[in-house]
Amino acid sequence: MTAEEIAPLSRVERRKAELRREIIDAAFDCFAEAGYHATGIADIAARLGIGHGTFYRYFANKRDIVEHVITDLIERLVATLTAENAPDAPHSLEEYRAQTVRIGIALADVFGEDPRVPRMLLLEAPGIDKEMSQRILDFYALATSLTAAYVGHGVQEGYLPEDLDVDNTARAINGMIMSSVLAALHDPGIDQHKLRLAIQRVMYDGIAGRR
Amino acid sequence: MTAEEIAPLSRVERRKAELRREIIDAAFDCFAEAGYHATGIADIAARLGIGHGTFYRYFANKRDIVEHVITDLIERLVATLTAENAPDAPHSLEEYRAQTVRIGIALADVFGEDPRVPRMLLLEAPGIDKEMSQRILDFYALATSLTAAYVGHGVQEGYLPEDLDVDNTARAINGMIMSSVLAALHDPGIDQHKLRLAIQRVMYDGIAGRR
Amino acid sequence: MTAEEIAPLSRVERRKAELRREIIDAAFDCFAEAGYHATGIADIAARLGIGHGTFYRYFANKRDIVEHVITDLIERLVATLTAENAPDAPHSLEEYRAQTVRIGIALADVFGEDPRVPRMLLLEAPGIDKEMSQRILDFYALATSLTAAYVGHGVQEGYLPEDLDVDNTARAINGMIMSSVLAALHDPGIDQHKLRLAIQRVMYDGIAGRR
Amino acid sequence: MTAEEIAPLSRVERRKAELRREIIDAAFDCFAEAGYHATGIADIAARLGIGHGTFYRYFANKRDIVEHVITDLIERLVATLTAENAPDAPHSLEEYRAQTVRIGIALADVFGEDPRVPRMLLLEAPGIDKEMSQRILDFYALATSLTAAYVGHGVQEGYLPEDLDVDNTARAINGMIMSSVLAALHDPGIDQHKLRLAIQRVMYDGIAGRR
DNA sequence: TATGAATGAGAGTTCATTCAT
DNA sequence: CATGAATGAACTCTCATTCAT
Repeated sequence: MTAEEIAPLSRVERRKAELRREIIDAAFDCFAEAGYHATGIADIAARLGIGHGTFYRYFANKRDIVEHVITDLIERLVATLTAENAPDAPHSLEEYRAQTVRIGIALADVFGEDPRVPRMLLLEAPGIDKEMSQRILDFYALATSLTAAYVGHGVQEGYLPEDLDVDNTARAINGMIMSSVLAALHDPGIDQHKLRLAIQRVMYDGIAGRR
Repeated sequence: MTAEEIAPLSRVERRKAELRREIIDAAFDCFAEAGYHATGIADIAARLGIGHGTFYRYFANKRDIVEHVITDLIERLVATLTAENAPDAPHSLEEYRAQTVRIGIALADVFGEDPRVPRMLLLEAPGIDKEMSQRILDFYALATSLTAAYVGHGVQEGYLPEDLDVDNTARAINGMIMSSVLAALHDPGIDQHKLRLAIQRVMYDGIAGRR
Repeated sequence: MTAEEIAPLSRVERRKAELRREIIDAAFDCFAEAGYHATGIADIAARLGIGHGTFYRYFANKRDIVEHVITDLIERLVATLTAENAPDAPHSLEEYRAQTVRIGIALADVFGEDPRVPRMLLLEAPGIDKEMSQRILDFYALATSLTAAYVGHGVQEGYLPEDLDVDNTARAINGMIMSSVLAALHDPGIDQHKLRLAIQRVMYDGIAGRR
Repeated sequence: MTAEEIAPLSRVERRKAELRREIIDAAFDCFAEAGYHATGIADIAARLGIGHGTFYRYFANKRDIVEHVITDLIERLVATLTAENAPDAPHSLEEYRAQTVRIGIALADVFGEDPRVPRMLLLEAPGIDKEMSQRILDFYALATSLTAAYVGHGVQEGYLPEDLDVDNTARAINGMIMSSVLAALHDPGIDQHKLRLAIQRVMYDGIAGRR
């Protein structure tokens, strides 16, 4: 744990880490655009202009790279969901509402900026193999627990009903978000703002409430 | 629409239709259990004890059979969603609510009885290729329009607010249902009843409402 | 065990068995001529004018075919060594000598007729991998035990000294035979008859014996 | 043959020669243990802790190194066979016998001390390629001529029969030695002394002689 | 001089599809 | 009409060799 260990990487090491990063990105591009099974290692290498043997210096095999692509995606998403949005920050329903709006916008940014992200995660990844589909289901579960932390906090603080079914309510909320993501995939021109408003309304008033 | 077309099928024709049916079912079994790409035509044929050359007398190629498997699934689901649940049946919020409960139970039956159905539709199919993932997105859109018909009817009848964003609210509702299906895939032992109650509560009261 | 089970193979079955045989032979040709590692599955298939995918309908992989090639060779050799030469046939040193001459000639036939046989067995096979080299060593051991049966019989019958080290003498005899095989590989024009006479002389008189 | 050529090597040159030697030894280790084809250049380099690019500064390619490994082995064996055992030394059958015993023991030392030596020479090398298998056969022939020199000397001195087939007798003798080497490879615990005695007995008395 | 990153020829293997029987 | 033998395109992965640093 000396300073040396944190010393800046050598030029060669930097180049290696950089290429590794580029391969992950190129693989993501290929998988998201053509699909995992339709993509050959040669396609990934060609996109970078490197020999396909080089690929195997950085990743053990095709399964390995997609693992990294997905891990990368999930980490970015989880970072987005948790960054500057601690579950225990809000202390009133209004603050809570404001936070859910912020999170919704952040999510829409991640998913909406590059539609290949949700395409990869929701459409492509689960069909790769049993293990990967389990990983995606686990990711759903993780998202549920993140959302449940927010909901649970609201119950503890008293601005959400104490008899609320925290976990399942979290599932319902996440389902609405996922639905909006899929809607955007199906119809990229959809009005995301209206979509978000509708979800907020169901969340806070129910379909029959207000007015 | 001549008399001939409705004429009873000959014994041979019946046998052919029957085998066609069996091949679709066997293919569904294989695809749902092992995955589309991991399943070979030989696997499907072997499951039926027929030669794999025979397969090609009934379906043009591997892509063709999965097309039929999915079409079949979607038709069954749409039938469940529409059967005895006309959007214009309910005339009060109470009747509407009762109907959503009925539909929810029916859906849970279809999806819950055989987890391979949602597995195939939500996890396996979208990763097959671009065209198929589009079909699945189209199916989501269709489900949205079905739900939107119910919601829209409620608005017209007056028991739902007239300023409700019908389509997006439908998307939110469907998202909650999808989420419950995925939750069941991740954790088969989950309490479906509690899940349904939580969704109903969000739907009708919002997360902060009632008590 | 009815007559039916022994019933002649159908035309298709015969053709399959025949092709299987041809693949083994072609593989033997390739391996013996070019070497195991220098031979590709495509080479074997090309030699038969079949698609290389066809190869895999008959053998699991490259290792599998060489296994069969070697098994085949060894079986043929063992058959030669044991056919019409029961170890307990001779009852005097003269009969015994006559029998060793017969066996020697038979061996020379098998090995000499097609030099690819010893080339495959002695030069090519041991270098394939550890398992195969063990198989070849096991074959040497088997040959030792076959020869030892002859020598042991001679001791029991009394025409060989009772204090003879049966196993090691058998090893010595086999070594001389192997040496003559290698000599023929190195110099195909070598006088096999003279070679056999010299071995017989060492066997029965020692290098210093008889005049 | 100028003074310069015999001049002591510089420190750098000595280091180079040393590393060259180490590479040969490491290659021998790898080839003998894992087999020629299963060994990569990287394995050899790794064993020495050098970069595998460095290998190519000392040897032209993979084939080149194995060539040197084998040359090295053969030279060591020939040195053993000829050292202090001039074919013209013995002048009676007893002296001759004593010498063959000495040579046998020396050979057993070389082969027995490190079983990788015979493994490399007899099992691994011939399967590398045509040229190498020819080299091994040539080595057998060389060994034959070495042994034949002894036998021939015995004939000339008169203590071996004048009508002895010198070359083929030499082949027979070498075959018995090779057999004992293979026996030790198959069964490392074998009693080498008994084996040597049995070979001596066949050599000098024949299988039927003495007692 | 030593290094190891990059390379791509080439190998084994799979499997959807065809078609003669 | 049913069959499964035959096929070869296509893919993943290895590793000897080169060469810029």
